[in-house]
Amino acid sequence: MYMTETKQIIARKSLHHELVDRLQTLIINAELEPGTKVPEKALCDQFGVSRTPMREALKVLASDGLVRLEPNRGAWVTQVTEDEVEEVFPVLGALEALSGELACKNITDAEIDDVRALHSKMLESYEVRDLDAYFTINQQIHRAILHAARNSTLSTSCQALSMRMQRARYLANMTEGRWYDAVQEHEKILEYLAARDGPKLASTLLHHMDAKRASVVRWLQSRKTTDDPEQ
Amino acid sequence: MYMTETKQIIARKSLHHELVDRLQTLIINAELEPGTKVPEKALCDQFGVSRTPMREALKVLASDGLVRLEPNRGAWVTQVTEDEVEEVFPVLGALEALSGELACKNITDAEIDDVRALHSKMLESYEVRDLDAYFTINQQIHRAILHAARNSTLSTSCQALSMRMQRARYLANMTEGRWYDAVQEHEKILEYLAARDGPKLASTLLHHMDAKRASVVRWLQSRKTTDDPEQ
DNA sequence: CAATGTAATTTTGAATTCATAATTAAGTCA
DNA sequence: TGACTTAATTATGAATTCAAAATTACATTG
Repeated sequence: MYMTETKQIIARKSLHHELVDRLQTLIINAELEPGTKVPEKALCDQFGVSRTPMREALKVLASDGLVRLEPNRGAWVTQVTEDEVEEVFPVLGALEALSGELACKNITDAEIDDVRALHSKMLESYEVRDLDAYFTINQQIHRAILHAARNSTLSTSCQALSMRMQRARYLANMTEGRWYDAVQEHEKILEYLAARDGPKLASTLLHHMDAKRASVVRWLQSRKTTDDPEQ
Repeated sequence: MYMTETKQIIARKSLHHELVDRLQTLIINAELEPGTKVPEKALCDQFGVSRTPMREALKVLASDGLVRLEPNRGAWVTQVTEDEVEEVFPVLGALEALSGELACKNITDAEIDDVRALHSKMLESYEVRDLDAYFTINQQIHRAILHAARNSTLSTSCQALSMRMQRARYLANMTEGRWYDAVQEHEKILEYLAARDGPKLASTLLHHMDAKRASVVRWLQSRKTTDDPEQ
């Protein structure tokens, strides 16, 4: 009856875990706006759950830095501030650099082909300026490298930090120039990965992250001067 | 009535946050044994709280990897396995290396003096073979460097991972030889920090972590063959 | 007596309830 | 009117309750 495999799939995660995922998505897609209060009751209604699992989820998100809990005042969606960006990207850079080194040691030929395929798809998205698709595939590439590093602790840490930056990265519509540079960097990433050149891949990824940092910071600064400073 | 100041002190963080701290301590000190079930009810009784905040705390600890939640089966204290150690220390190494580089850029002369003082105290603990004190001061030094790095994201990440390794590190009673080497490494750490030589401090910290990793792994392996393999 | 099935008990996950703190609205008085 | 109180409302934190799942204890059968 082919039950052996389904067992794993059927065992659904608990409600609070499901909620953590859903809320993460809402926050990343900025459907819950940064700086605003998390509407606990409304979300409970929306998902049809009671406050208990919702509050459990909020506590987990708070420890991940996606929301901030103020005693007796509820949960607030954290802002992506310039200071935070300047903090998180260097850490992410160090971790991605490590992932590059480890990936070069452990990646299989088949996995390199997978990344190559993703890279081609990403180039296509770039050609037609489909930012949405570009971001998605970009993420898949980084995740594939992370997977090849064979270190789940590293993966978890990276993805938690990525998550915090993602909304900023997504919102920070890349300029034409930055986008071109990013594509060039990815060419090198693929090249060094295929050559299994750990040190060069590491330093390329480090530089890649630093360029992303600078790009996001520039966007935040332009926004600061342009936008009305409410909130 | 001098209430103004006590207010702050009395006004403790929320219950679940307090519980996260308490449970972390219990787990690090192995008062909650690795591999065993977290006795939810007993802990609620012990701390005089209901299950709600206790369960919130357990969810946070689970996302930090200190406990594992099994749906409908409760929370279990995670084991420090050899695989996990081989995973976590490289990540910790990369992060500490970064903290060293950043610390060299930002540390003040006064802070270097503080580290120097801690270092002396640590040497005294080593002379009299007071492992308990040695570990405590050792941690304070690493924390001081982290603080000098001026990156709270980095601090949080480092400390979360450190926490997971700490019980292993503490239990892994160092051999005389390893202890001597560790002290030598710390001499270098102080030297490069005082000289504000980022790259050298980074690579020393990286090596320091790798040596710790090897030491803990050796202990886990010896334990595996010595101990009865129950659980 | 081992193996399987069934009932009793305990534990878990989540909803509900309740006391308290914070916010908003209404009222008071200069 | 406008600042300051005070009352009403709402939201939060945590205890309690309740249904469902898992575990244990027990019984039955081969």
